[in-house]
Amino acid sequence: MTGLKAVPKLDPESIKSACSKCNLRELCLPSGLSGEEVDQLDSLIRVRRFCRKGEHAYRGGDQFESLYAVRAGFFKTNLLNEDGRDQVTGFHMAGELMGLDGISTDNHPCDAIALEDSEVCVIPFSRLEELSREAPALQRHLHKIMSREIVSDQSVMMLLGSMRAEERLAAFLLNLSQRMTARGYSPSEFNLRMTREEIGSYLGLKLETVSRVFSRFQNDGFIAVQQKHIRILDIPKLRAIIGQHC
Amino acid sequence: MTGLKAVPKLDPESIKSACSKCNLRELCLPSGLSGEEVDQLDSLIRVRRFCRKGEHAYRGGDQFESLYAVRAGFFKTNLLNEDGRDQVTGFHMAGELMGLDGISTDNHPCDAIALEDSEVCVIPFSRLEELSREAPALQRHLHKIMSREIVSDQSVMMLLGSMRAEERLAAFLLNLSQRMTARGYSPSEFNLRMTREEIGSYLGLKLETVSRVFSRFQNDGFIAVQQKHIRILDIPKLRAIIGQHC
DNA sequence: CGCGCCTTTGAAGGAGCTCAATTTAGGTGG
DNA sequence: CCACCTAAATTGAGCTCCTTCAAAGGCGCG
Repeated sequence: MTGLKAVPKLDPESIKSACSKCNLRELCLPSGLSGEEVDQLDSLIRVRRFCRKGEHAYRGGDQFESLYAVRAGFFKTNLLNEDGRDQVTGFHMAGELMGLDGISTDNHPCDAIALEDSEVCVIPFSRLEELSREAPALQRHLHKIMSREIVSDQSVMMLLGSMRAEERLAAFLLNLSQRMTARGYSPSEFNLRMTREEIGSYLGLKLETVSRVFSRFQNDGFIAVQQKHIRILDIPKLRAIIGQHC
Repeated sequence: MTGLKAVPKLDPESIKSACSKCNLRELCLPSGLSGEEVDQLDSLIRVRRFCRKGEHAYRGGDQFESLYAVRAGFFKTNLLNEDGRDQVTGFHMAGELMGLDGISTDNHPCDAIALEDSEVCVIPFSRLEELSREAPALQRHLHKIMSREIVSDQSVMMLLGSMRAEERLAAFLLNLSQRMTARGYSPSEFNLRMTREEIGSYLGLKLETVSRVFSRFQNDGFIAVQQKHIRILDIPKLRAIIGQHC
């Protein structure tokens, strides 16, 4: 396992992040806000932080103070249960917000670990709350983002509760593909940033099963896999796999 | 399946609900608010609605306008996927809030169905947002409730992704027991309001498996089951089941 | 170039599912 | 109040899909 070596707390580097100029603003917190409201956000998000591959944006148990928007790179969040169980709860790409699960207990329940060299915008939550008291559009948007997280967790529950291995992998690939598209990347060709084990953990499967299903998909001509490099050759067929649960 | 007959929209009965006098206020939205803030909530929650067993508090696809606090009774929420899949996403008892997943799309993604004769407080969401702009404590509390929902969905993901059938059932019973306790009921003796099939749907198991595991627990002396009536005889042993995933 | 980690693939085993039959409980109408 | 009817629950037997255990191959990095 990478990322287990002690990571020194980096002094957060004070760089103006300028949501107003960020090309992710349509995917991130500012989406749907007026120019003025985005300016207010700018004033709030003053700190960006780099995380090299394997480093943490935050750790389970850390006091909750901020949300973290992925500005570049790729993260996983890892839930550590009291009984030693350990599961990937999500993968997060540029424009996505991490840390909402920390609000309820004032502690982060999970680790956020960079799967490649990455950068996050640090968003002090109490200042975000302040601002959203004054800007109803921002308030509503924040609520939508939290609600979207609930919805997406529930659809993972559905996946874990009722899908077979092939369906899970198909849904996973289609989800990734769709998120890549939203970011202007190719929907059909990309590099996986995570290992088979991490995919398996997220999908409730063993790494061998993930590997086998990938091979099966490749034999069937749905995808072309070469280690971490994936090309999706037949999106409709992948969709059909999910639909055909007799 | 019960609850499939057409349910006429009940005219919401206008009853002052008075959070300030509700004995669930420590579990529900008002928890942690000052007297004055609770009064403000009172002014907002003017409508209660009765749902007889099988009736809906809201339906998947309905426009999102309000949150629903369970005032009495017991609900399940049921997610209906586009591909005909269908899964119970949660069970909700008195004092718990339903409908947060509707904020993101302005439509409820799931059905909320009463599993016994029940009553809900209808909380107009835009008025709740208004009020929470003026009352920081309420704002923070709302955020905590939403975050708690995220955390609890994630712990279901963990359950579905990494636990075996016995562990899932043990966790399920302990969770129910703990919620009963918080409401002043016996932690060890209660009636299940849902069927084996609904439990199975929630836990990603088939109803036969649920039944078999209950029988096994009974043979082992951990619980006493008689249809829907459950007595938990050995809470530590149930806890141990979850811990012992070799 | 060698080492470690990740991935692939095979074979055997097991947990939970499917199919099926029986029992029990709860609601309804005579 | 009892008989009936339907929905829910229990239990068994065989099967399937995924896991476990094991070994070999490939890629990247020092």
